[in-house]
Amino acid sequence: MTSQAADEPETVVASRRSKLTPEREQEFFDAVLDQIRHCGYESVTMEGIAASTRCSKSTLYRQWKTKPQFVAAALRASRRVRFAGIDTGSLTEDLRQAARAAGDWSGKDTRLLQSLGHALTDDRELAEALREALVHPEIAALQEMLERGVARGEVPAGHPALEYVPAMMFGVLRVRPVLCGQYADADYLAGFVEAVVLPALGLTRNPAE
Amino acid sequence: MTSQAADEPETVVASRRSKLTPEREQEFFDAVLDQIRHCGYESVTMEGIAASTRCSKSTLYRQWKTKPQFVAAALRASRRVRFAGIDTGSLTEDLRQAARAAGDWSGKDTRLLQSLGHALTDDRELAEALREALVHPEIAALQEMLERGVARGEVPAGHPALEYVPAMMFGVLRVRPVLCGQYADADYLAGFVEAVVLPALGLTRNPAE
DNA sequence: GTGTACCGATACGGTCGAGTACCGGTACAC
DNA sequence: GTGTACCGGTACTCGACCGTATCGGTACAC
Repeated sequence: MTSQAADEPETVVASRRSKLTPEREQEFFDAVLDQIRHCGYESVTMEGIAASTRCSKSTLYRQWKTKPQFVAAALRASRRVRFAGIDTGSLTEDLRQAARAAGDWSGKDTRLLQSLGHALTDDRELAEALREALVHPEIAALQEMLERGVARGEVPAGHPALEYVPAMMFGVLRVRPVLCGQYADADYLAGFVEAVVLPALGLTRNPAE
Repeated sequence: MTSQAADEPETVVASRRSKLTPEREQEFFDAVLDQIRHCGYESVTMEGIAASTRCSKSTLYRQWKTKPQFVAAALRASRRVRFAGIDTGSLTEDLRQAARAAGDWSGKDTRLLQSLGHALTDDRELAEALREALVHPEIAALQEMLERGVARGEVPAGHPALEYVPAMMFGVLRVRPVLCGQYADADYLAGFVEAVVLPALGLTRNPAE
């Protein structure tokens, strides 16, 4: 559980247990996530990561016990909420900006999600790390956005479409590659928000036209 | 390309090149798709398939050159349009029935799609077979359904939400496991159609209430 | 200088699975 | 009966990759 990078109480400021700097560690993480995106989880090898980062397999295994634990650590370290800062004061505009933001990283994260596909059901810890790193934070940010809109009275509380907004946003993002072989971009998502999400929430000025 | 099962002109009616009956072949296909659903594409082995169907590896390799070609053949053979027969005369009702139907096989097919995740980008032929078998037929059926609705005047032609209907139906189906760890069922999808799809298409009687 | 603790490199053991080769058995044609 | 062509079983080769062990080099503490 608390395997690495935990700030232990007896460590002095200028001394590290591992000689790997945090930046170096991040290089490993970036490398493994990149390779997963390109070749899939199963095709990624510890040897390949070591080679591409010019470290040695021993170094990797000294820090992390196994491959899934290593990948899980990489996922946790890459945790970032993509549209956390969006708060324009209008739900409509928030959703539009969220679509733009999502379109920008959809290529990277959707691919990661896709490539980890089966590993989700395979390794418990990995699945949890993935959800914690990529899924929950975004869902939570989106839900806060919606709640603010409800609080401002833009959408009635308990509106039936509310609970489906996260699912459809991420759903559309995620199936696009399967449907037409290309990742959803910002324009596509923006169009989706205009044509579906806003109308479903009753947020359009001219509902018919 | 034209590797097997092509009806060659010189074959007589009552004679088969392979002694495997079509039923036997289908057993192989069912077995491999089942195993993929349970353990993922990479974890499925030709040896495992041979064992579980009580045939021999040689038999499999006599019919199909490689593992991905075998899986692709299985996908093509399992091609079936799930909601082809839906045509109630009302788009609203068609979509409701489609949701029910989709909920019923979502467990099986979504799982298959998920488990094949990476193989999509890995093997060209496999990706094509998957799209041909599971994706395109359903999309086409859904689009015909929509076109009938447009022809009947239930939805104006060129309605902006039209093009997103397939993506959101399959998208919601597909992300549900990632979001909450369980597959979407018929009830969930039915609720989605009521709360989002119909309103977005302007098909609700009481838009506000 | 000496000890310690980590890094990088390499080599190794062990497992697993794809695909091949070979063998005996058998159904069917003639 | 004889030939042919396929089936099932098994043994095998070959490569990939996980994870371990070992060794030399080096930065740093004291």
